[in-house]
Amino acid sequence: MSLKHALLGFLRRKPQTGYALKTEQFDKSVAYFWPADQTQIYKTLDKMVEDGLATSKIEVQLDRPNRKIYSITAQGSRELEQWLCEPGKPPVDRDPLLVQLFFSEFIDADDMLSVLKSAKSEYQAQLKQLRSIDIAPVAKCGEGRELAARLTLELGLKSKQAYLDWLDQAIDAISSRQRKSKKSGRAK
Amino acid sequence: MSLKHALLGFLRRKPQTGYALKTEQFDKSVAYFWPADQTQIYKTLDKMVEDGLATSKIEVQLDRPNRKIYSITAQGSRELEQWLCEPGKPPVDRDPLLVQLFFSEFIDADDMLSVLKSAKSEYQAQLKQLRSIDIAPVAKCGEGRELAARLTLELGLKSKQAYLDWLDQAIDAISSRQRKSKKSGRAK
DNA sequence: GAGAGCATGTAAGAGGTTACATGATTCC
DNA sequence: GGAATCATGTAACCTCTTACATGCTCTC
Repeated sequence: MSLKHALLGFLRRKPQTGYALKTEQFDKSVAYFWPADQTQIYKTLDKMVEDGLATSKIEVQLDRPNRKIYSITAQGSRELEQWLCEPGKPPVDRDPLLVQLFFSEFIDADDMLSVLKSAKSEYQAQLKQLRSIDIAPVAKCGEGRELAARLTLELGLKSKQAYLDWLDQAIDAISSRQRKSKKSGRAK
Repeated sequence: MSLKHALLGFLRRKPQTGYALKTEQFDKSVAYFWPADQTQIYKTLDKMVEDGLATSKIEVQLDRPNRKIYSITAQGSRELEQWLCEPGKPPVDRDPLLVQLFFSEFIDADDMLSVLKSAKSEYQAQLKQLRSIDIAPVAKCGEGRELAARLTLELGLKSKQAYLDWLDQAIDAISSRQRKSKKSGRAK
């Protein structure tokens, strides 16, 4: 239930609407490690009010749709702080590409290679996008909040890079094996 | 829908029961990148039969519970092969630890550090377990199937290692910042 | 006698995604 | 005139997890 806690975190910084949480907070800062759907944000906020972790106040606007401003409650703050201190299990991440590779015996090496290459360009694009995020390097970070944000980015960079390195290794291994089998088999 | 495709892959290798798929296949080979729940395996197999991707035959056993042996159909094979060739988007992986770090401004640095250290020992344990898996290194792999299995393992090793490196970086950065602020602030 | 192995299943829920709806205003 | 912004929501669906049930056999 980390969406709930991320919402609590943002609300702890300042009271906001669901819309602002989506467009100004999630999409602009944590999207690369915790993307959040609009529908789900609204649903979760509702539930949080129900559970006493937040309150909402309707602000009437004349030229625009009314909005609900959510604030964190004392109980919400306690819940957040407690969760932040809780150690947890690493998430499992299921990667369809690995399933494809694992069963690549059933397709041509060329087909597998092109799937891997397509993944490579995807990851390259994602890495590029992460690199374009502008946060000072770890050594030059100001307050703790900036350092924390930088460190989360740092993991993104490292893990995309590791994935790309691996893709190269896989592409190499499969294409060199393919060359060998072409030589030993009858010429095609 | 990779569970479906993983099941098709295993059934393509040989007809099997749901129980065997769970205990002999998933738990023993792909668990570290695609763990699968027993309940979900049975449900998915049902659906696959409904969709014409597999068939099941009941084998009556006297001293043990009867079993259903699933086989892949021609349509299932086509579906598998087609999926294997399809490029896909990298999965999003949501990591609660990053959310905790991102909002660590609301807790003591010591608490954050102990969460990170606990994650470190978790990842170390997982890495150790991956290292204990016995598949020949890439250069010495025999058939394509073995190479593919090795490569999936290779990614596991690399990404756990990258995560551990990052954890060290984060622990360093936060504890050195903490030392600094202790010096500049009043002694505690 | 207790527990593990074999083998299949039901029921309920958590978390996330997709598609769609509303209705005013502002910008090109 | 058409698209984007603001702002909230409903309904249906998919994937995965948790808890529980059954009942026989074999081993300690």
